[in-house]
Amino acid sequence: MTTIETIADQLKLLGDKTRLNIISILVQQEACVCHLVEILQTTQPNISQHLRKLKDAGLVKEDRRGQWIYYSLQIEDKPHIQAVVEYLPEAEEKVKTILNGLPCK
Amino acid sequence: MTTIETIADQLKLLGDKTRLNIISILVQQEACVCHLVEILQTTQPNISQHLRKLKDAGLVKEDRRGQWIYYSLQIEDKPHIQAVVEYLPEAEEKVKTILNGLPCK
DNA sequence: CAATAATATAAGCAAGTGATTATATAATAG
DNA sequence: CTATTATATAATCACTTGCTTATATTATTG
Repeated sequence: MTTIETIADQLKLLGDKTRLNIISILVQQEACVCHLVEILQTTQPNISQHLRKLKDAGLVKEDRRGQWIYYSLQIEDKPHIQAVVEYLPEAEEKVKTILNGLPCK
Repeated sequence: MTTIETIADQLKLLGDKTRLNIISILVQQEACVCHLVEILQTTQPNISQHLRKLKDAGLVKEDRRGQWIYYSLQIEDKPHIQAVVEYLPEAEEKVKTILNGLPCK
């Protein structure tokens, strides 16, 4: 069973613009830290720390591929999160452009 | 249009156990402050202040009836909030018992 | 091995948050 | 008008949060 308190804790994670942006990007496709830094125009540690919170809560999973760690959503078992995600505005074109470019440098 | 930032701000409001509990109660039926204090076992100013935040964000509306102010949800125009609400665990029996009792003292 | 790139972790700090206590306002009852 | 009940507001405080800067770790390349 999922308690109100657990749900509140997960929603609290979505209640931050940086994390919600990360999620709106990961809805489209997986991405690694350097991509997210580019798209969201912030620092690498900032993104890393937000990703850690999302990972600790089980909302994202990571997949290391050599030097890069790709993050993706893991919300199949979280209907109240899925419900929110459905109504997020689409992440912009910029996302695809950057994501389709070469890994980072 | 609703921006990611606006949605994040609304989700932030749901990301607190007291407020999410309030919402889960108001899904069932309207309630006044004294009811919520009873059900959630906290202080009157605490409930009042959470209700104010919810009201400022347009998530609840108030309806004064004499001495009492009844609060109810106002989320018809907020699909991402509705989506969350659908997946909240039902508020307990206790709620109905107290809500069906006489107004507060 | 050394240099570089991607990511993680740690420390510090300013700003925000949730709760409590005390007080004010508003409506009703007598 | 006075007392009481319901609610709101204000002040305070411990705690949390998001971001930055600095440093560590891990993998790749030559």
